[in-house]
Amino acid sequence: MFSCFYKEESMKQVESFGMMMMPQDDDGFTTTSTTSGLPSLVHPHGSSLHPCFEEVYEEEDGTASALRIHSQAEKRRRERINARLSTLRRMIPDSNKMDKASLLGKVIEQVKDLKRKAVDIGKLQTIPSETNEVIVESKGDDKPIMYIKASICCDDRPDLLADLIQAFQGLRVRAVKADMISLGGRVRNVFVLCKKDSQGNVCMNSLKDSIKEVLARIASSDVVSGKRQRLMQSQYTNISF
Amino acid sequence: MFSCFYKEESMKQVESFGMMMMPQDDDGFTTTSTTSGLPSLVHPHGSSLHPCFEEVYEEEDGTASALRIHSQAEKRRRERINARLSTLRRMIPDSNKMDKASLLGKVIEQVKDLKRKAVDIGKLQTIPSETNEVIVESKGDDKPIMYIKASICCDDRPDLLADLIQAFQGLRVRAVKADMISLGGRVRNVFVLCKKDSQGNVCMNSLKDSIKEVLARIASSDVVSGKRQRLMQSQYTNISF
DNA sequence: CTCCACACGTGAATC
DNA sequence: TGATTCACGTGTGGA
Repeated sequence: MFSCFYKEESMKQVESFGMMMMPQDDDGFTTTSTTSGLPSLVHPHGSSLHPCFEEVYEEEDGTASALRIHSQAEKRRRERINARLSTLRRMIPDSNKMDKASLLGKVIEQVKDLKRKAVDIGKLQTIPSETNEVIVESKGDDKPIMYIKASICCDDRPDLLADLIQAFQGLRVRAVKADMISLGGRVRNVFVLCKKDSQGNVCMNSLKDSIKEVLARIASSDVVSGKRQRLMQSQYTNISF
Repeated sequence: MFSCFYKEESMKQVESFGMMMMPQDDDGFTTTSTTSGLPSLVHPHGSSLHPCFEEVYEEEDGTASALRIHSQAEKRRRERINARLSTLRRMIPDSNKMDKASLLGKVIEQVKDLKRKAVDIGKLQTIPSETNEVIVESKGDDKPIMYIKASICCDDRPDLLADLIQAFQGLRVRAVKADMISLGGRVRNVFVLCKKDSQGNVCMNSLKDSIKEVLARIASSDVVSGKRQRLMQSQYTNISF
């Protein structure tokens, strides 16, 4: 049945060395091998040793030594995997009483869910980034009604929206849709603009360029700069818009 | 060394049954046991059978049968776990050549990352939910300047912001900060309001109740309802605010 | 008793 | 070659 026994106690320090080599996400709890820390197969009767142990204990031949090292290494590998499994189990709610396969199934679900949420949000370009960005693109260039998608990402400030509104008025465009999110002092505003008066026959590209230029100036404008006009403030920043 | 051999071919249908019982995220690729589909230990010399097979093949005693069933079950368990592992490997970039422990490490990293992003966003209550919500809470009740945090989550519509602005004006509060995000036709707006004129000595709680009432009406107001006033439209919805 | 999930030691393969 | 990874069959303890 068993081809080899070896003295388990002689490798304790090797075991702990193996634990110390594990990456940072380890934890002492490595699925606690069955009942005691030692395999019950090897030590079925307390501390008494199997008859064939004496020979191995005194001096083991090459084959026995190789097998011993091999089974040690395999034990370390199992512990490495089970430690990760335990870490995952701690991250998944209500997974304490699950078997390994079910746990991994939950992990798959979780990752899929979170990934889907992340792309849903990322698709809308809604998270403010750390760098200032101005993106202007138009849709339906050949249609009678033309829309321009203008996105600005910059530091948040109280009168940013007032500046934007003033800019749009000056450019004679109106926002038919506005998505905004501020996060950690940064803000990203995405507007869908269309021309205010249909009679004007301004070139689309030059209008886009104008928008881009004005938005870029707003994005990089400094709060301490006293140059900005505050004409709109009395009317709009009463309500901070 | 080995305690039992059994005829591998006799369990093929049980194998495929085990595969069919797996959940929906399975795939034919179950880590492709080493080289061939059969363990090379059992079939070391092509199709020749181990000498002890004949007895088992004719009729197996209870112990041999139990062992056979047990090892089959264990094989199914391994396949179940490995199938999930393969699914995870497909979800993690550049994990084709990783061993199981490293793969699980990457999964842990991935889940941590995605979770952190999710709470970063969720902390700001920025994702619109599917149910209408109006939350009104005040901070610093004992300070001279009082702020009210008002949150509204409802279906998006073009003149929602105009309605909100009108409501704030009617309540004589102004928004000192506004976070907004629209996602899939739903919108969540979070405002920090403060009282417009410092001379008014309105009771804070009644003001909060008023805000809550007005916001709730706006959140539940129907677009087809002709009751809403459009007084602000000419002034503000020129720019769609 | 059976069933199930786990840890174990081992043979083989890969590097 | 030694080190490491994997699948396998088995022993065992808990429902």
